Amino acid sequence: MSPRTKEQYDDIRESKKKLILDSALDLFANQGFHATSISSIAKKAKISKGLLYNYFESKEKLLMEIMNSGIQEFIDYFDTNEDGILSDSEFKYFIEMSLLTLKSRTNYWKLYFALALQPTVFSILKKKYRKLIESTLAIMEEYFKNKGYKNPKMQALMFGAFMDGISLNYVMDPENFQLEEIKDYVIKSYLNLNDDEN
Amino acid sequence: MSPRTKEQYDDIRESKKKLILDSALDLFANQGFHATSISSIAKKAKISKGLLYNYFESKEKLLMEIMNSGIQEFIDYFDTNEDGILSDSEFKYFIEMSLLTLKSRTNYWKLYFALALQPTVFSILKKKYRKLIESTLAIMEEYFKNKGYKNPKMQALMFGAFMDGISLNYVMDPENFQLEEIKDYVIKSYLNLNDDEN
Amino acid sequence: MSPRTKEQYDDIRESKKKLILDSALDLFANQGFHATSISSIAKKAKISKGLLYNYFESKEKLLMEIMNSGIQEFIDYFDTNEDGILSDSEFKYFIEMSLLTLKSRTNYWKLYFALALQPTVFSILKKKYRKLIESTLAIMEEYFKNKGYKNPKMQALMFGAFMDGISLNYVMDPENFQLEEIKDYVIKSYLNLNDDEN
Amino acid sequence: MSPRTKEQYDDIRESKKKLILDSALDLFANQGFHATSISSIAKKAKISKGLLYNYFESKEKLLMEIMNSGIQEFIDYFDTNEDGILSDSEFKYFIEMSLLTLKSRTNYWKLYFALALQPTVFSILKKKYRKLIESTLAIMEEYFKNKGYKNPKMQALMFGAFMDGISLNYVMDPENFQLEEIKDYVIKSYLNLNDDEN
DNA sequence: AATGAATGAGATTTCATTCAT
DNA sequence: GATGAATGAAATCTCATTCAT
Repeated sequence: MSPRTKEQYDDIRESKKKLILDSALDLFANQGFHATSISSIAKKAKISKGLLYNYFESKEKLLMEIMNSGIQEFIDYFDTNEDGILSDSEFKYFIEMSLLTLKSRTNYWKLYFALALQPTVFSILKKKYRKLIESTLAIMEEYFKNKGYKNPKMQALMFGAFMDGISLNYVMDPENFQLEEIKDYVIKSYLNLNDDEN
Repeated sequence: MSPRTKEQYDDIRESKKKLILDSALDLFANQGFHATSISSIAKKAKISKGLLYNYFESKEKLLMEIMNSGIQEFIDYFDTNEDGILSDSEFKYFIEMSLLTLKSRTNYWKLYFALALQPTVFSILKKKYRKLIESTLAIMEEYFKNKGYKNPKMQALMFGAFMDGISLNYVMDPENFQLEEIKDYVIKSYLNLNDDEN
Repeated sequence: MSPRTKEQYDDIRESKKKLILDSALDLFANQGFHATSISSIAKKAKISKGLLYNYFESKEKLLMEIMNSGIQEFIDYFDTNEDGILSDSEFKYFIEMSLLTLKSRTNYWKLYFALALQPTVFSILKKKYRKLIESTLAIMEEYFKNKGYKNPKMQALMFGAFMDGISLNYVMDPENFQLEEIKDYVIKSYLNLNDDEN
Repeated sequence: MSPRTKEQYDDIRESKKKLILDSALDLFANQGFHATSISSIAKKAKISKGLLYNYFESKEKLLMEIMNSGIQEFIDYFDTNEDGILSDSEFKYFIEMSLLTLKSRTNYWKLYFALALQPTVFSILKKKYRKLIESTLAIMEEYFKNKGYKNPKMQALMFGAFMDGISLNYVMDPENFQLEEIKDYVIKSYLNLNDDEN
């Protein structure tokens, strides 16, 4: 057989890297970053400890890559509204996508909340998230303002808190927290309010 | 000279124990349980490492005492509604006290959320909290039912999620999250509802 | 470069493990289990403390492996008499081998006696040894019975005590306790009894 | 009430000291010297740790006092034969007393054997014991010589080993090792010898 | 004489990281 | 690219001893 091409090698590298990222995310999310050892990640990914360091230069860097790739995915989802103005259907889409990503990337969000609670660990990531959160809040504020709310800033803040609370409850016990039903509840609560339940 | 009396020893023990519990809570809450070393707790409490083990038999037991004393305090606050029926003013009182304890015991709640996200650590505490959460949810459900909501169970769940979200946002950044204003918003949202809309 | 083969790794592990076992046995036997630190074992084996835990999960498990491998060796030696009947030459062989193993595995027997004196530590090992001791005593009893002794059970017990006493004296001071001479004495005492006299 | 007299104080001191010695002996014998903590001794003696240091300046010194008082008792028992010549009845008495002290001071002998196996700990005590052992062996040798044995030195050594073996077996499992019967066996073996054989 | 809080040295153990192969 | 033996720093925990009262 002929030796592998550059592309094949890259494919292997890429898929192995993903394997490590996924293994680490699962463990970090469910046991905590500090309680997860490099050994256990390597074991879960069925590779040697040494190889892991071939892909990530430290445990912290590994965490950073996990978090960065996660936030990027999130940004990509919501990148559509670059004008900063939210229509009702875009607002609905935002809610739907938020709850969808919660379901498809539960471990990521679990880890996100755990890290967000620990300033020491989080400080490095904070900048990136803060920007995202602030811009999201601003868009929401604008949305509520256009809807005629008296205090759109507070309204946006509380909407954010509400979504966070739902997210938190979901990641803490995904089995017993029915997202479908909740999605309907949230959309109904926010979109049909002034229509009098349509 | 004669030795200290039993009372004197009890006083020493009690105050030193509290000192350790407070130091540990602060560090656990802000750095995470696993990221906090016994050394750092001892340093913060200005005692030797050895002495800590005179008061707590292990780091885990220390954590358990912190969490147990915290939950007890919470239970004591809300023990008033033993009939299980909430009047409007009691509901208001519940909201007020919840946000008050959030302010006075921020570190405790910060630690609570961090632990709740890690099944491995939390499993031991889970039983106690589950009971509390379930009974609170049941009372809320009854309250919303009496208010004439169509889906009181969902309403209670969402109220819980909302309060969790507020709590989470507050403990993550107490300085920039104005609880007073939020308290008014929450009370208004829930208690004036039937005036404006269902 | 390619990694070592499985065989190479196995070789490394086996020889390093033996090195640690030997170092530990020497120290445990001569200073006592509790008085021997992991540090001193590592130093003697010229490895780091950490590596020791790559081979044995705890100090206690290390002790167990030492004791288990020792008893296995002993069982292997005396496994020949599975029919449970001892001829004179087999009895002689038993004595010879007992004293031989005493010489070749002095530290093991030293440690054995020290542990046997401490119920707390010994309890885990007890089961294995008890079985061995009881079956040996039973074979001896049968042997003495066939020799026509009035109280073969007591005779076997006393023979056992005698051998223990010799072993104890030898391990306590191997230099000044001449096993060769003693071997002749024991064999003569037990095997020539009814030939020479009475 | 009048203050206690000097004698009363001395009595109290003496009995408390004995209490500590007994507690320590029990623990040292059954768990080992290093595995026994000062705390556990104090707890067993129902005194405070501090008070223990009022009586013994260190854990090692406490051990020394235990061993010294034990050996003294032993010397006192066998002090009768100062001429160095043993009659048959004195030899019999020696056996009887040895087994008696084994029964009444089991823990002491248990500890003695455990220590004797550990040169590091034993070296300090060794001198005293060596003298006793050597003089006893010499007397025995003389006894066997007078009895007409060809190799009285070896005979004495083997008698010593035999007694050690019995002692060892007894202290390891006092319940299941019937000293009375054994005493008869030993006395019969050694004192009736010249009737039957040799 | 008596207490037990307090210390500090040292024990066992863990684990991120390196390195020879 | 891949292995896992090896290290060393730091973590948790223990305990003989001291000391203020």
